[in-house]
Amino acid sequence: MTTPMLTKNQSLVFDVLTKAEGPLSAYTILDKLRDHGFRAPLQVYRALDKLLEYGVVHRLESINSFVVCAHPNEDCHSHGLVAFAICESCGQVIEFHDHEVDHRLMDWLKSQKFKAEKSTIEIRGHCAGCAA
Amino acid sequence: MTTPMLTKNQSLVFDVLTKAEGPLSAYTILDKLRDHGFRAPLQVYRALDKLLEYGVVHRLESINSFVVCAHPNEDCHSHGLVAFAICESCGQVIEFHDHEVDHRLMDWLKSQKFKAEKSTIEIRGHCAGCAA
DNA sequence: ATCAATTGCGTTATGCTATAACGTGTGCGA
DNA sequence: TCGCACACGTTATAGCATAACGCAATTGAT
Ligand SMILES: [Zn+2]
Ligand SMILES: [Zn+2]
Ligand SMILES: [Zn+2]
Ligand SMILES: [Zn+2]
Repeated sequence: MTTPMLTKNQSLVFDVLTKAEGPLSAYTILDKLRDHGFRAPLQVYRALDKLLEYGVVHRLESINSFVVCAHPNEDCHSHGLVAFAICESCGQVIEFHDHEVDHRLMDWLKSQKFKAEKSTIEIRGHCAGCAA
Repeated sequence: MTTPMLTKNQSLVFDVLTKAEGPLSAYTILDKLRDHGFRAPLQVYRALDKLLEYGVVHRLESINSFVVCAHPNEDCHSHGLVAFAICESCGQVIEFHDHEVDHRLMDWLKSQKFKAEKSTIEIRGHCAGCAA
């Protein structure tokens, strides 16, 4: 998907996520944007919905948070799965792609005649810096 | 982990999940157990915490629901990842394990010196019966 | 130019998910 | 008997997400 021009609200949300060191919840984003006129959760969720649709933001299901895509210019997202390693100490997220994992999972799903549409692969633990 | 005797509340929650055709939310479980004296969400969540700890129930992060383990007697859970295919039409869940996916992911995490603790692999889409 | 459809936006209210904090009772070993 | 661990019950609160309404700007066909 090619990303169209972002609206004002979408840009504000995207900028907040881009400047953040790690994933943010919708309500945290809301708080950071109150000075810019945001008043209600829906303003954030509507912007996030579009950013997710454009593929420039990912949702982390296991922590109810959102993070900017780390590889926005690769075309992996159009045909491959995305995986995340999430540090429970510092909150840092590493996004990665692995075609072998993709194909293995897809083969299994195909064998079950299961038609995949969305995927979630999230590993929680401790990053190199925090594992010490 | 060997599963100790379940308490009354744990048994009630486990039975509800076992009889269910698919995953249930904590509040749905609560409603199904009001006739048995359940009054508050914590009664459900506390039982679920233990059942998750014992490995007889899994949490599906992407739909905020819980499901009984489909392979309670295999030892895969102690060393391997668990994956789920979730049908968005009928709600049915297929639980599966794949050592190749496990190892591939674990190798990648190891290369990043990331210490994994919990994993979530969930594919949403449509099952063979519903894809038609 | 005008009308209809689409899209984004703002607001209020509501619903769903999960946990904090407090107190009670029971069993069990020191 | 005392202390501790654990399960349980209750009330209150926190955190996450959407429904439903109305308005304004844009677009595109007639
Ligand atoms: Zn990405
Ligand atoms: Zn870390
Ligand atoms: Zn299982
Ligand atoms: Zn189905």
